[in-house]
Amino acid sequence: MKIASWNVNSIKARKDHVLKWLDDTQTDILFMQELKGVEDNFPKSDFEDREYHLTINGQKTYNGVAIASKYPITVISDEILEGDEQARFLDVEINGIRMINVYCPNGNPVDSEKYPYKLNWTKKLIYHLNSLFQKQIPFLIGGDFNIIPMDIDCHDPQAWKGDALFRQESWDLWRTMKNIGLYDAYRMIHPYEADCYSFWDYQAGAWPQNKGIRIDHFLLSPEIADRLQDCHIDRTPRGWEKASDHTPIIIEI
DNA sequence: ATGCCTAACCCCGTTAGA
Repeated sequence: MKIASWNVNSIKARKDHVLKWLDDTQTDILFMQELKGVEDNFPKSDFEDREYHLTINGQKTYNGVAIASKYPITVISDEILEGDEQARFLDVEINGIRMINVYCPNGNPVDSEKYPYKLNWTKKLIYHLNSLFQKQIPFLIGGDFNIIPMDIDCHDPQAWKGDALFRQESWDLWRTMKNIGLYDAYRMIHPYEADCYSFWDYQAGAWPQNKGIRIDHFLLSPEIADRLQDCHIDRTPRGWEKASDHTPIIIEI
């Protein structure tokens, strides 16, 4: 089973890319982030024509997450912060596995209210993951975490120092999340590889110079980690005309 | 130097992204 996560940066603008990529790769389940639109504007019929089930948590203009799945989806929840106005979370069950799709807050600028929102949001997420772990529920979580875990996940650690994605509190959150007992799928397969990124800025020739960061991740509970066969980042769609600034990460279990 | 790009919304310049 191939499961992928892709911050599409507007499903309206990226519809053709997403459908072509699904056709090319025969991905079974796709987590999408940054739909930038409400459910009514999601191109449902294009996915349904390809026999995908859909669960959409949309919002006007900003955020928005969705799951397309070849298998039926049972929705458990669509919010992690009670009363959150931002559509960033989906907790579902597919094929007997709990699957969580997240678009974690960016948090910049760090002297604005956006930064405490990021920390609080991600802490709530950690409580939830910890609760699933304690109940021994096999699960995986994928998405745009907006955290650069280590220096090797960043083209220029010095340039990113202090950014909301690359500072002590964010590293603490990442470490706490992993210390629940979860496994970074990418690092299970590629433990030491550097220069492997999932995001490249549109500006300043970041993509052609491979000046990227790794911020899109899958974390696996031990039961799912045992079943991991592969994890890779597919850079192909980042090179397409009018690309998203993110590219998909894929796990096979 | 929060900048050199992209997308949404519509006050077609401002906000947000990372």
